[in-house]
Amino acid sequence: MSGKGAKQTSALADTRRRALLDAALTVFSRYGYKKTSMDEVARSAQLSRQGLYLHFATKEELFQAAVRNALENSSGAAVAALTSASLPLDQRLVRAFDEWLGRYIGIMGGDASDLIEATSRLSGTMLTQYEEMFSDAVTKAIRSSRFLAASKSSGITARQITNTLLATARGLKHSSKSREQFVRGFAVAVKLLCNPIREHS
Amino acid sequence: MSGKGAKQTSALADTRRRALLDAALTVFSRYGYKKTSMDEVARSAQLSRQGLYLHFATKEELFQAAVRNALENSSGAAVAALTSASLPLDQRLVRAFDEWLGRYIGIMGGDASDLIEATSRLSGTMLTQYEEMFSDAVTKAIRSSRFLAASKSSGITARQITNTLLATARGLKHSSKSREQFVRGFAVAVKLLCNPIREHS
DNA sequence: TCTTTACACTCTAGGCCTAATATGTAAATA
DNA sequence: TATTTACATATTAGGCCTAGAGTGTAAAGA
Repeated sequence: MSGKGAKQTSALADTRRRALLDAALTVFSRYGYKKTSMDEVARSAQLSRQGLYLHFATKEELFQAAVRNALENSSGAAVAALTSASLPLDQRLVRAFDEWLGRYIGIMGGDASDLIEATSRLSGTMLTQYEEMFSDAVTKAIRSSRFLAASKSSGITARQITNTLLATARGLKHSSKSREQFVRGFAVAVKLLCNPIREHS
Repeated sequence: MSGKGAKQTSALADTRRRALLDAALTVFSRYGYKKTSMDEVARSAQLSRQGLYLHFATKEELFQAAVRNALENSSGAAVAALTSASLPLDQRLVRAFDEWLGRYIGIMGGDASDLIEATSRLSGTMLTQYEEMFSDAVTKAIRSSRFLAASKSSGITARQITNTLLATARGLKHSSKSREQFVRGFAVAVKLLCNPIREHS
């Protein structure tokens, strides 16, 4: 049983569900919550409107599931990137933040406030929870590397480094027009922060 | 002659003008451009509405002058902080970014889009020009210090460091609830970036 | 001369209504 | 069983109008 509800879900249905949620997220991101119609989402997913209602009883439920799906995808890919031990820390960090934030650059239409309002109303603390999960994973990755040792003399904690990276990534997300630009900018930031390692190794 | 127009302006009138512009900026920031009335600005500056019209012919002119005044104050204080040679680079950077961005934390009301629209419509490229000026000053300050030498082996330019600092500051501005929190967070960021100096000095 | 009071003009805010669109449900179909 | 067509309800968009507030100008006062 791969689903999470009481309803039996096949692997195929699960795949379809994810495709619907991905399509929904795209449409919601582009037009905002209110201006997005179920019909638009259905069309975008090659489906009739009522076929969509078979999967999600209400628009609110669809939105909530789409947000959860996106957060699950992002945080999953980000944590996976962070814990792939074969790569050096700086590359893992760049990939993780790209999955967490970079992938959402340039897909959002003008009405950001509507999306924010809907998210905070319908998804409650979900966003915060995933943020903390991601934040913890980054902190852990930093602690597990030799990176921290170099900064220890300055009295800077791994958590502080994480917060700085988060702030930099958020700032870059706003000023970057493309995902590639974001990655390039963040790679520079990580390189700067990782200098102590290389200098001491 | 301290003014910039053809009209003769005394030092006193200039001081008054600045007080008006400061008051205007506060009101505009809190309520946005459209929702702000000339009456509100005048009251906030202890003045009648028509007294205000003697100084600024239209609301648009007032807004433009207020934005210019704010940018002038911020960039002036920031550049002054950057070039006060007595302090180490990290402290100068923290003060400069605090003047440039930190001072505007928490003074803005909910309608940011209105302010952004008005600024880009009425102030044209003014904001970009001051941003470049500040950016250049930061880059210059970094170049003039021993900071860059430590990073030279990594192939990172002073301009890239500046961009990283700018991104971090913008991200912190969004996530910080108070100016003090912003300064603390940015101090950590600068400390991290300045580690190479201390390690090598 | 600088500031305030008084006045015409403009514009936005809100109520109301209609048309249209969107949501959610039930029956029909492959 | 999974999907589509048909339908009732709810919500929103736009037009129109009035009331009120806001802008900019001209005359009066300190």
